[in-house]
Amino acid sequence: MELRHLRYFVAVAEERHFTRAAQRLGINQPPLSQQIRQLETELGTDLFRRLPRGVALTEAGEGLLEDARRLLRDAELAAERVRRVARGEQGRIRLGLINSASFHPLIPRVIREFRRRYSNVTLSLEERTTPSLAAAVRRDTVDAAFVRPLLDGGEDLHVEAVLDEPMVVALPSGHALAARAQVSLLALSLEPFVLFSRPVGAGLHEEIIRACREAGFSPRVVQEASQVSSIVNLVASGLGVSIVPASMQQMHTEGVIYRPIRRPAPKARLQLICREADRDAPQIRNLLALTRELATRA
Amino acid sequence: MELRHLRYFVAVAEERHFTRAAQRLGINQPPLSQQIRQLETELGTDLFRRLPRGVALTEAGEGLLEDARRLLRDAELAAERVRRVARGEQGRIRLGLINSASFHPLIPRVIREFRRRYSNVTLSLEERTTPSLAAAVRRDTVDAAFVRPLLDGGEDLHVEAVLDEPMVVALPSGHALAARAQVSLLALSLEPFVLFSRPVGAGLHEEIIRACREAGFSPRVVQEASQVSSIVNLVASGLGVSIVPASMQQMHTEGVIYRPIRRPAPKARLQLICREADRDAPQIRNLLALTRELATRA
DNA sequence: CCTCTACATACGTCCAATATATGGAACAAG
DNA sequence: CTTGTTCCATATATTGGACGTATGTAGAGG
Repeated sequence: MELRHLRYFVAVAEERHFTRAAQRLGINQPPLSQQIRQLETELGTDLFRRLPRGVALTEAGEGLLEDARRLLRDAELAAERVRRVARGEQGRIRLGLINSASFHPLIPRVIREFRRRYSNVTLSLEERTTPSLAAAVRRDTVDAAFVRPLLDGGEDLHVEAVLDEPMVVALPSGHALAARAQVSLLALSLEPFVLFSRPVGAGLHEEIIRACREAGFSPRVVQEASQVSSIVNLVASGLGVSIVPASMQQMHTEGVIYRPIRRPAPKARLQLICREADRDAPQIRNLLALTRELATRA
Repeated sequence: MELRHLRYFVAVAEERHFTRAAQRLGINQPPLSQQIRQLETELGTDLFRRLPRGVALTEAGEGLLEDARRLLRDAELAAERVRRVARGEQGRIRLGLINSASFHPLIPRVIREFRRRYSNVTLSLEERTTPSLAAAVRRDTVDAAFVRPLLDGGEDLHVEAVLDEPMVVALPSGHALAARAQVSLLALSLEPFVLFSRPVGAGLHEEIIRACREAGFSPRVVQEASQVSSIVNLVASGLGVSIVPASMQQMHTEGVIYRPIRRPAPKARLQLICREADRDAPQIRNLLALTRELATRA
């Protein structure tokens, strides 16, 4: 049984006339008769009583008519649903983000605007570390993620630059350097550092180390953490200093003072990653476009 | 879109592998790829992400998988429903009967037994006159009916003899003939008669007139009625005598006495009619068989 | 780098859906 | 009763499309 049989059956049932039904279907009468016969054979019973003038439904036919109409409608609905998902009007997107991304106003703005524009798309959020998110995207547990630059190449991933903000120094509030309007990296050379571990911080960690090296020293790391918010809190407790994205100043943690870094300041790059294969998936496309739009506007 | 596409799609989605799915479907891999591509083209989106090892569902594909499974199951159920109706296990039958049929024990017995044996078949009853039932059967408002012999030929109808019972005389209880154990028709020649009108009584009316003619007189009809029960009541009220099927004695109406008619007594024939075209319809076949079975057993 | 795996593509084949032509049954009209 | 008309079935031809075979191609793994 194919949907064709049901389409033909419904036409004949509605017209109660093979020839007219065939015209309506855009085929000739004999093939229509054949297809109906075929359906009747498969179902093991006549669906029509052939009368001198047209046909009438048998009891079995009458029962099938309702079912056939419903099936055809359901098939059409299923196709329409797929098309809506394809157009990005419906569906779901699993978005990952690192903890520090939440602090830059762009990211909440992107999320809010996506929810507003594509209200029939379920947007779920997952906060994790950069390498964990990269792995999740690769294994198809997360569709896209805002992350720091990856340490590995990320060949199978599409990587889109989103933000490139300066980093600042985070100092315990009583610190001597807090008196200055600007801090040079070299001034921090003897300070104890609180930083991301290398795998967790990924490109951000590397950028800090690189900048320090360029300034002429290697930072002495006394404590590692896996979330910026933890780092800021550790700085507040006086454990050491840190270098964090400028947007972290939003956090307003008591006991922490931020100071700009004298040029060249290290940059905190934020990227949006997704599977290369999914780059053209509607939800991904929409998210990429929206992010670009809001990023350039800001 | 055809059900074939959905069947193929579900196979690939479940195997996550074209070649294995093709084996399961009993076809080769290239045509399967083709059919899936065709479906994807029609729906305007990819349903699978082609990976180095097998495939994965896209979001659109994931949505379609549920719908496709449901559609295929529904189609199978619809086919099964038709087959059940065809086997007479399910469905409906609209049975007509004339008033007098209810008084012969066979008819209620047939109805009761049909309901018991085919409990998933909805049996509806409609009590009307013989010509009205014949018309109803012809216009497909009623599927089968217990009636008296038709006046017209009934070529388009299947007519099955069910019962052939003797008729008896119905007399007002005070009537002189009530004293006799048996009444000859000729003894009624001067009596006022209460009878069916010719169209309503159909063959029954004709049989009575024929029998009287044979006995040598034409009955004087003073009142007509369209139901036997009315006739019996009219006899009870003293309006005249009548000739009714023997089973009417069941009615036990006060003021009416029944007496056998001396041979040759007129016969009340009861028939079961249905559309000739429907003769092989399962419900009709079952009803015919059951009626024959109970009629011969009695 | 080569091989293996797995899906895509190219092309030929064959079946089945369709078109054309004809038959046959049931009415209606004459 | 005959004739014409209507309408579905049957017969035969045609064609499109589903399928099979052979080959290409891209990625993963040794």
